[in-house]
Amino acid sequence: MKPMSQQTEQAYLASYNIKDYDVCLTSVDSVLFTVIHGELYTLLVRRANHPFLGVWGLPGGFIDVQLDEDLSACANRHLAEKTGVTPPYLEQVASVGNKTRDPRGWSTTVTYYALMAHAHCTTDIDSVDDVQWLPLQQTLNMELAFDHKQMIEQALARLQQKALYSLVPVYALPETFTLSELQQLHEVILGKSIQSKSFRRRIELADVLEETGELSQHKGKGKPAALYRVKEGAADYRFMRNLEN
Amino acid sequence: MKPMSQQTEQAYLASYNIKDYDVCLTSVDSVLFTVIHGELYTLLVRRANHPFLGVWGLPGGFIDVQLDEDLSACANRHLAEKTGVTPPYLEQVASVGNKTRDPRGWSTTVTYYALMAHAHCTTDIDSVDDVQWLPLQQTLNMELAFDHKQMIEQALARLQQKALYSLVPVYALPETFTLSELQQLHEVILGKSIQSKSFRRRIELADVLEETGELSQHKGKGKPAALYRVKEGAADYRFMRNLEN
DNA sequence: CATTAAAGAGTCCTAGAGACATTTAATAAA
DNA sequence: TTTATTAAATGTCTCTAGGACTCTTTAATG
Repeated sequence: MKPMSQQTEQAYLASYNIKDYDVCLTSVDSVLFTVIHGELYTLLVRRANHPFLGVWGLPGGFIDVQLDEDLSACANRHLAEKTGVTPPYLEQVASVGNKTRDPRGWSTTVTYYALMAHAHCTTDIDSVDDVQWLPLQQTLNMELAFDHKQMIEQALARLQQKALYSLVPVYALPETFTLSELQQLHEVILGKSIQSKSFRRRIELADVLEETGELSQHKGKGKPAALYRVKEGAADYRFMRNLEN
Repeated sequence: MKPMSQQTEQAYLASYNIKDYDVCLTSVDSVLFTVIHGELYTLLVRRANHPFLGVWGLPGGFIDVQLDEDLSACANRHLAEKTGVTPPYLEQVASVGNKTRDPRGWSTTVTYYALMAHAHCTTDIDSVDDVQWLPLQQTLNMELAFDHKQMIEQALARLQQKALYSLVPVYALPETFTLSELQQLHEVILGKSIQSKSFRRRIELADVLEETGELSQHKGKGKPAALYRVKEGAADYRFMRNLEN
């Protein structure tokens, strides 16, 4: 074989075979968040294969070089397999790759986090026993496959940042929701309370929500709340100031 | 071969061979920024191999499963090969992976950006002709290998965000520098001018720089500027408010 | 009809950025 | 020696938007 630099590109590509090289494993894993009864939940999957057979871990897996067009498509494919739907918000968090995270060898995983309304997929999940919504705090105290716990923590940290300067968390709510529900969600994500006046002020300024005109189905005392839905561009809106840390 | 779920994990791992699977290419590429005469430069490398033989691209390459401990080590290895030093700041930007970006097949690359003082490596680079510092604006108008131009744009966008709410850009300066130099650098990154009073106020509040006691070697008119160096933790400091966009 | 609870608006305070003027310390020209 | 010039560094006022707290509105409940 001639040195590469003297081959034509065509000849090089024709003779190129990835299996001549020591390559590493590459996978995509997602942390899917939702809110159920005012608490954050993540979707976990019980592993059906070695390694970590039977252990709970994140939905995800290897890239299928036939099926997957790109990384986000790979994330969505694995999520749709487990939930039956494609979540309305998906964002790449980071990639982790090293020698030791997978016993099979050098492995890289690209982590995404996704948000969706719980109602959208509840029926698909209740019928199987290897996919489960678990409260975030509980997942952080379980033993999880690989380094998936760190990945959840990383995704949560990212979501917390977003909750300070954006309305991205809104994608964890159903299509229509009240401002109080949205504020509660931010509070749960941040683990602290927020001044509701401040919260409403900045939402009004941002102009990324619109009133549906409907009122919430109030099942208690108190004034019924107005229902809102997100406008286009809510995911991209960024406040100039963070909420206080 | 028995179904995996009935094997022991040991047996599974013993029989596992990555070459039985269709895997994808995985590489790490870095956008190394520095500032020369008040302008942003990036380090480019002329490719010695197919594909894109002879075309300029980012320093980086495949993960070496023997040499590299993890992704950042891989980034640093490739950067050190080209510059002779390990840059003082390295941050992961994002990963891009799809079917089409590499003619050899499904390929994923993890992008980092790095900052360093130009002075630290200038001698190593001037002696070779396949590694070069180029003005950022020029690199954005060149044809580059793969999707490296988009990766530079992504890295720049990240650096611009950092310039709005952190002092990370300081790592592109030499060990000691003046506040005016730092402000100029932020202005070049953001492509707009900054109120120097605002800039200095927030730096004082942040408390991440310390005066060296020295004065800059003023070679013109004007009051000589005090020299500063970064304290520990400068990379992590985050202002509550962004500079105006 | 009074009570209660939640939604949501009003108001003042404050931190910190923007704008712009002023002072300081050096060099160069008169 | 004095005076202009230039860049660094500071003073100070304004303005924006979040924090804290109060007050009002609205509907369910007894």
